[in-house]
Amino acid sequence: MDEHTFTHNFSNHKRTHKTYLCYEVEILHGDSGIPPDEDKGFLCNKGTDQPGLPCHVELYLLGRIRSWKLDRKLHCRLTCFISWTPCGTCARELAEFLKENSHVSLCIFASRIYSLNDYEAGLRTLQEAGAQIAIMTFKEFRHCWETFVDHQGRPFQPWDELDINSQGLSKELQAILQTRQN
DNA sequence: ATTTTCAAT
Repeated sequence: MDEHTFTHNFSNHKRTHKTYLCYEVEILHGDSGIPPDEDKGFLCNKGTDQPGLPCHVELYLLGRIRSWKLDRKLHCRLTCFISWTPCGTCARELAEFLKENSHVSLCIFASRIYSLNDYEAGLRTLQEAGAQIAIMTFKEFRHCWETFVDHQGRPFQPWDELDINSQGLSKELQAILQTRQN
């Protein structure tokens, strides 16, 4: 991923019309069976500006995971860094996947909270399915920069308000996740 | 082209 794509899409004070997702796969014990170049990578949604039906990035991620044909006997830990939290529909899709694939655990760090429609219930459903959901902090932004960005040796430069935005969004997410479902 | 959260206007 180039520097501008990362900075533009992951800055936590912007509202972009694209969603990027960086992922890392870790197989605990044994040979993964994952092609070596697919243990980490990034994806982007397909919007209405591209041919074909639009598709949220989470569905591409599920497609990619399924293509790996993971060994159900081995535990797989998947960590995602995503510029927007999943929408309600995608959150339920991910939750369903986790229920059907108990050998996969999912940890999501999001830059911003996508807050349209039934996003709150969706995030709670995803959490109840076992996913860890948190807001990206400086540590995660720097990790993504170092891991996924073609940074040409340049260190991660935080933008203004990174920390304060992250803290505010974390409180907001905590409030959502701690609300009891009815 | 602008703005309006995985675009919509």
